[in-house]
Parts: sequence; C-alpha cells; structure tokens
Amino acid sequence: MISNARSAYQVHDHQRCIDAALNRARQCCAAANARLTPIRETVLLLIWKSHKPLGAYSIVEQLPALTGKRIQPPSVYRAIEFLLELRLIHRIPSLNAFIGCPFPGSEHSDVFMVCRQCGSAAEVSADNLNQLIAETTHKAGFQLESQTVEVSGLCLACNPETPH
Amino acid sequence: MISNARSAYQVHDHQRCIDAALNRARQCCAAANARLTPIRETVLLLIWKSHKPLGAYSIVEQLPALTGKRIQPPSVYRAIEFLLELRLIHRIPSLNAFIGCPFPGSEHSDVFMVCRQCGSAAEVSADNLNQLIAETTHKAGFQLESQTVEVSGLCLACNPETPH
DNA sequence: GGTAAAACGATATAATGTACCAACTTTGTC
DNA sequence: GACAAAGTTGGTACATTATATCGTTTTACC
Repeated sequence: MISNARSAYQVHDHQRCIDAALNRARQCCAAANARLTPIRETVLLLIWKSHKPLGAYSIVEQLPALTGKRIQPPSVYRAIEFLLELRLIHRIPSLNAFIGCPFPGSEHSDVFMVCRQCGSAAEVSADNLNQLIAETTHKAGFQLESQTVEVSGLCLACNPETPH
Repeated sequence: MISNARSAYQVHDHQRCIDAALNRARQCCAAANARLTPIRETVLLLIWKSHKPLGAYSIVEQLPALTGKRIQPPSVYRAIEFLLELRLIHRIPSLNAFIGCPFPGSEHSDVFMVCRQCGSAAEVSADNLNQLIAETTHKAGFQLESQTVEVSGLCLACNPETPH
C-alpha cells in the first residue's frame, strides 16, 4: 500500500511536494515525448499548490496572477486533458475538481480520500483492494477496465480522535 | 454479496423491475413518513424505465409525455433530492446521472459497474469489499463515513468473451 | 376552518464543460 | 533557411448541469 495521506493532511514543507511533482512531470513528459508547455506547467503548479482538489474555473481565475494574461476556459481544459492523459493529475468526479497525482508512472488505481471538513484529498493505492474490486465485479459478470473509489470522511488532521 | 447485475444487463421482464421498485418506494416512504407525490413517483418511474443512468434534463424532457405538462428543472431536482435522501436512487458522479437503487433500505455502500459500451449500470454490495475499503483508508489515517466505487468496463451482455 | 409546514411553479442565473475555427509555434525534411 | 505537417493556443459562442429566490398551492394537524 502506498499513500500520500500523511503528507497531504499534515503540516509539511509543501514546496517540496510541488518541486517533486514538477520534476516528476518533466520526467514523465520527456519519457512520453510530450511537451510540458508553459500553460500546462502552470496549471499543474496551481493544482499542486494545495492538497485540495481544484476546479477548472478556479484555475481560470488564478492563472492571470501567474502568467500576466487571461486564459480562456478551453485552453485550461486542454491543459487539464493533457495532464489527465499523462496521469499527472486525477479528476474527482463528485467534486468536479482535479488533484495532483503523487505517484504518476507507477501503475495504480485511484482511491481518493476526501475530507469533508477541510476539503483536502489524499490518494492511496493498495494492491489487495484493487484485486478485491476486480474479483467482486468479475463475479457479477463485469469485465473491469478502470475504477475510481471515492471515500468521504474525516482526515488525520480533522479527526479529533486521532492522536497527533 | 448482492447484485442486480444479472437482471440489469440481460434480457428480462423489466416491468417487474419497475413494479417492484415502485412498491419498495411506497414502503420506504410509508416507513419514513415521507410523501411519494405524483412528481416524485413519476421521476422515480422514469429513472427505473431502463437500467441506464438518467440525467436530470432527460427527465425534464420526458416528463411532459407522462404528466401532460412541462415541469421545470428545479422541481425535477427537488424530486431527485428527495429520492436520494430516501436512498431510492443513487447519483453516479462521473455521469451526472441517476439510477434506481435495487435494494433500498438494506444498509450498503455504493459500488456501481457502468458499461462503457451500452451505458447500463448495475450495483453490487459486498461486505468484504466494504470492509477492506474501511481498513485500507483507516490505515491511511482516514475516518470513513461514506464511499462510492465506480467501475467502468464491459458488462455481461457487451463482453464478447462471456458465454451466454 | 385556521395555521404551519411542506411541496410546487416560474423566472433567472450560476457553474461546469465543449464545438468550432482562426492564428501561431514547433518539428521534421528537403 | 524554406516549407509542410502536426501540435498548440486564442477567442467566441454555446451546451449542459445545477441552484437561488420568491410567490403560490397543497397537505397535515389541531
């Protein structure tokens, strides 16, 4: 099992998250022979600025401060589409929002834990869980191709019962 | 494990699905002291007319044929909200669409199998899967409150490798 | 029958996402 | 370098999904 929950939900040097994410992105793009253009990189940066899923129109609003000019929704959605395809970000359907993938490149399925209080989201990837989902749906006659698990509740930091 | 996959994906007497669903709905409403008004019942009927998740605006379009008058989006969304609260239907976030719940009243978490080819969706509820999701997220420090699992792939009927 | 709560009607508008086409940039080839 | 092809961006308009607001009607209950 791998997860970024500890870092996502607790105080940490977030600049390191951002730097690491951008470095991984550059590597992924180089490997895929894809171009991480300024718009794409800035959109990825904005998404990584926090551990809260970010909506497309929030990105549209925040881009001018970083680029000096307004960028229209279609361009933002194109950047998002690019980042999704390279699996550098994920879409969280119930929020219509996007979050950086902490471990791109590694084969994994999406399990997101969204805190209903602070809004942060972390990702976890667990082989045995993926396997059980595959088995369960297979028993129901379904040939699984992709999956998204969304969990809502309280994160480490927001749960009063957590010692920390 | 309980699932409606067999009936959802294969030829069957769908009128029985509809009738059963409406009967369950009446029981649920009576038990909850809630009113299954004509609009609400018609919306539920429309959602149950097929095993494909139905969008709110499809309902808006189809209602006049059943009720004789146009019903505006807010009224439809209010009916949907009511049905969601009573757990008579589910929302499938990735589709912005709604599907009838085949086993309301019984405590369960949502696992949806959406066929990418025919668009039908079935639901499965498996205790061991729910438990593993709870365990996995708990290990990551998360206190789970609700979950939605969406699986995409090929259903029984659309999978050429399925003998049937 | 009077009253409060619940439900509905109707208009307007917010939020999210896409189609389309023109212009510009990069890449590869000669 | 000149050129063509592919990829990327700019910009307008529009489609789709969802909600805010307020006035009216219906229902439940005493």
